[in-house]
Amino acid sequence: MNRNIQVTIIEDDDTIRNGYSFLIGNTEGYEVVSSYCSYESAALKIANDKPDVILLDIEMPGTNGIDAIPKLKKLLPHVYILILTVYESEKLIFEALANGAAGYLTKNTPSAKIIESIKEVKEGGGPMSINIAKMVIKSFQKNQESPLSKRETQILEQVCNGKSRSQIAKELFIDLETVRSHIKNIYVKLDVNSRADAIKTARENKLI
Amino acid sequence: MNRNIQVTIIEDDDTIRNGYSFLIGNTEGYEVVSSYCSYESAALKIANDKPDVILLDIEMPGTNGIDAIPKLKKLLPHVYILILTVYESEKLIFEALANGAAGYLTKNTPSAKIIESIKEVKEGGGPMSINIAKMVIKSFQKNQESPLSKRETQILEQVCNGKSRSQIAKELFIDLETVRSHIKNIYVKLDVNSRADAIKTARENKLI
DNA sequence: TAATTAATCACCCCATTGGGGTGATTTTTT
DNA sequence: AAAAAATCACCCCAATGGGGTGATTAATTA
Repeated sequence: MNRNIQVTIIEDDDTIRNGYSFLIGNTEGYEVVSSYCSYESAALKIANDKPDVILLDIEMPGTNGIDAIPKLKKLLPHVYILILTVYESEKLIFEALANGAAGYLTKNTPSAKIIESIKEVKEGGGPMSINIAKMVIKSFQKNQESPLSKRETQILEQVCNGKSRSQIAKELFIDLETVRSHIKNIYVKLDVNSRADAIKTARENKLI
Repeated sequence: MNRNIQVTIIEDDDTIRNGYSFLIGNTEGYEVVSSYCSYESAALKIANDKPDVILLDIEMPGTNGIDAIPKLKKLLPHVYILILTVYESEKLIFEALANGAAGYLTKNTPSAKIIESIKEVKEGGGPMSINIAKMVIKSFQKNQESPLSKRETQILEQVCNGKSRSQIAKELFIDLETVRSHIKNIYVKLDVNSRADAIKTARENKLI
């Protein structure tokens, strides 16, 4: 039979931490093995708690949640970390995910969804709040009204891959001079005059 | 008061299409305004149907779902497109999202989740199946055991941004020769000997 | 404490590149 | 018929990139 999902909570606000603790502790199949108010206090003992899932806040005194992720992963390589925070800034979300968070929920998330998400991460899923999912999906989307032509976009992509003019020419079966010409036109359209700036503008406007 | 959510289905399999049509048509607050078995047949009339949401399959005769997305968006700039498919390949998912899909569900998704997701996209959300969310989140995650040092990673990031050695040197307040040296070490560690290959390897191994 | 690893800087060489001009021809799309 | 996209050409020249070899000083780990 399945044993309870072991959960640790790291959250500096007492009220919130106790709230989650109560919610999870009183749900069939779940168990709160420990809860801490900071990364520092958790670091000392969490290796013994051996939780399956950590609910982690971002804003905390001492080490913040983002920086705590890799450290916690080092202490518990197989743990799943679920971020539970009020922050919805793109930067924080992507940093958290890049650092190894398995999911990202905002604090307005209904209890049922939190409980479900804990189970979901434990099973290898990647739960997100609706608004987070929206931002994440948006981050993939290309700008639909690019000023660049198809060929120019194609070449800009290669530039972003670090290819030299001659490498691009070979790959697209066109002359070196043609690549040159396209890049010049790209520069004019994007109002830049270097590869680095072209790449930056391309990324900012999601042209690639 | 709210009017029904107007849905169009584009799906080549008759059974599946009729199934969705029945499911959605019989749900309070939802309405199937039209359903087509291909992009081509939809293209002729969909502008008049004015759906809020399109459920779109990927594998279809003629124009496939991925390529249909931008075309549909051109016909109906404000429509939300929800991909509903059996495919779970990373490439397809990211292409679909890049092309402007608002959400991505796999066909094993329970009816209730499909219904909920239609509402969610209409409200600007980005619904995903659990397995898709997992892949999407994974795509953000950096490799935790990179062979590169912190400084090297930092420099590789700049290289990926198209910066020249001297630009990197300026930004990091170090000598040009130091940048050179770091890049040489990066090349050795990644077993490459050009910027383009370094970037490729870095991306493939999620070192950046 | 000893041994690595990381981070910093230096100078050799030289073919290639990148960016700035200016201009032209041929498809494709509108 | 007009406009936009894609192709190629040749001028100039400083800067860049990659290969070698080697050294000094932290910082980290064994």
